[in-house]
Amino acid sequence: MSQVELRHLRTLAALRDSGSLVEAAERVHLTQSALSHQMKELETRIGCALFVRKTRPVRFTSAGARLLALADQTLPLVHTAELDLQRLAGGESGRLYMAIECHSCFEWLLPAIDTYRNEWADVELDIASGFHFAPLPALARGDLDLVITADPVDEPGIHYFPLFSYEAKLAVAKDHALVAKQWVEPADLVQETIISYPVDRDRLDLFTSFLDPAGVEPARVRHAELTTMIVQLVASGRGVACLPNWALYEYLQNDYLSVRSLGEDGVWPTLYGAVRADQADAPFMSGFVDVAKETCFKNLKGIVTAELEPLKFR
Amino acid sequence: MSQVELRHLRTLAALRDSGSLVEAAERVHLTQSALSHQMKELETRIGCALFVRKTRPVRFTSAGARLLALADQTLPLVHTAELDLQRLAGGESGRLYMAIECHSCFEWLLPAIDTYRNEWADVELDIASGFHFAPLPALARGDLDLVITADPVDEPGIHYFPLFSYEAKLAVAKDHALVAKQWVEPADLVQETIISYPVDRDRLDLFTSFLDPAGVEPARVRHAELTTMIVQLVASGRGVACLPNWALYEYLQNDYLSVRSLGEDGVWPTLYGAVRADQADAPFMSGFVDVAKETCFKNLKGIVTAELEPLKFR
DNA sequence: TTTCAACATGCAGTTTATTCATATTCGAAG
DNA sequence: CTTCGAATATGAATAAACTGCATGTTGAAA
Repeated sequence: MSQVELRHLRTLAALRDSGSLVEAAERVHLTQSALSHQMKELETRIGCALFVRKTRPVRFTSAGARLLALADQTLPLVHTAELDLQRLAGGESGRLYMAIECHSCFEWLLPAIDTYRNEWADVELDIASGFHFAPLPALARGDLDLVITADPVDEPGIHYFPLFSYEAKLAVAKDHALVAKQWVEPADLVQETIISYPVDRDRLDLFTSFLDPAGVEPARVRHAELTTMIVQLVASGRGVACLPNWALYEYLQNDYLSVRSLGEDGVWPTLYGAVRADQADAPFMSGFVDVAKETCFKNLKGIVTAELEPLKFR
Repeated sequence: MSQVELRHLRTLAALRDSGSLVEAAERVHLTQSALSHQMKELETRIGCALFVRKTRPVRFTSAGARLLALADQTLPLVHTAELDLQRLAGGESGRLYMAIECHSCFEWLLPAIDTYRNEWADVELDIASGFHFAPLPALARGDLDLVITADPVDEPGIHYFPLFSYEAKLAVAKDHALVAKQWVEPADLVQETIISYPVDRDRLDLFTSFLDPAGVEPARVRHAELTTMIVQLVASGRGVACLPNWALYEYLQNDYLSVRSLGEDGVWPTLYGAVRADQADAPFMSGFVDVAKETCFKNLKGIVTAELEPLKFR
């Protein structure tokens, strides 16, 4: 049924270009004998002659001409596909579907993507903006290729690139009572309304790294989607919020609100880029991590810290 | 270098359609093991994974998706090409480049081609109208596929289909002296001007079958391209011409000129369709011969004779 | 007729594809 | 945590194919 192979098409094309089996054999790096066998076998398979050998150059029959037309259609397609595969295999290209667990990350992610696109034009980029699914399983499954997260989970097959550390600070209104204190303690928040992104509380540093360990439960938790909205609520005294120091930088410059560290030493989460282990070494992937780090240090100079250890699980 | 084969593309397509190697194996009529080996080998060849097996359905990597795109581009092309080849091999289709040695043949050839086209739409038809080359070598070489000729030449690899016999008659003006005779003898033309198509005289029946055997040379030979032009010249008394009886039929009906036989028995050439021996049995070829004969007997009823022996050389 | 180049062919060695039998892996269910 | 089943991987054996070599055949030109 299926009988024609790419090898046959290549031979026929070479035969047309050269005019004789002998020369065509050189082009495809085979012997004249091989091509003779090959063509004869194909002719018996399809049941008719492909070309007349007694002429110089050889003359193609209708069937031969039809196959040459096929060759002209398909061989270039196959060739470019193979070139694409080389780039794909060499890691110069690939798919980079990413998701971020941290809302405020858009601030540095979008400029980072911009510069990355210039260097890696062939990479198919996309951001999954929905927060409605668990990113890490999706990463392992292959729906995603990169997840920006502050909560590395020890899962085989997942590799974490540390990006930077920042301080998660408590934002309060300028006239808030806590402004009087050097730093905030868990107990200070018992009477407070916490304003946060609308995500599970075990993905919020304020709870996982500060309140929960101390067994403290705040009076109330309110949600807001956008960072500016949260900041507005905080500034107007409707509650307090825990946000990355870099996300608050601009508002502090404008003297819009005040911030305090969580505890004496502060809470310092680290952001990681999580990728599948088999893609960790792909240049287009590590290339993105490099661009991301660089962009952050340029934009958030002095606010985030770069001295990071590669993540190791026990 | 060249690594991807059609078989790989077929497997990948089946894999996408089915979702698992087991099911894909059924579709391509191989075992699961075979596909496993096949895919693994391709993956090592191109240097990267093609799909993730741990999911259901399987998930394709960028490289796999790229090859699927290639499959979607090429496999349909290959399939239709193979269908075309089947028709070509079955003789239901083919190329039919023809040439005619006899000018007046257009009269019945064009209607014949018309009806043929309806029955054999896929056949690539063309008429080489130039008389500037020798048709029979071109036929043997493959430049042509069918030559209408009255002079069969014993050449190996060429097959002749007899079409019909007709009488080559001498056309003269109505007031010409020869009208008085029952038939014309070679000597009658010594003083005459012969009007003929502008071709070699050994391809003109008047010379080869009538004058040359008798050693008679006419006073003058004039050329004209078109049959109507020749008829006009003859009618106005500028000379005489030898033409097929069917080509003169219309003019005789209108009493435009007179005709006489060449010799007592007349000259009766036979028209043949010459084809390459390997195509003689192809249905699309013998189909054309049938249509041609049929058309002639319908259009030239009673003027040409159909009782023909298949041509045999000694 | 000879000669040369191109093509065909028989055979042998090698590679490749496929299958069978079996092992491993993964996920789900107990 | 173990078991079970489905899917995939693997190893070895076999069959098929592709290819190259040596040689035969053919056609066209000298």
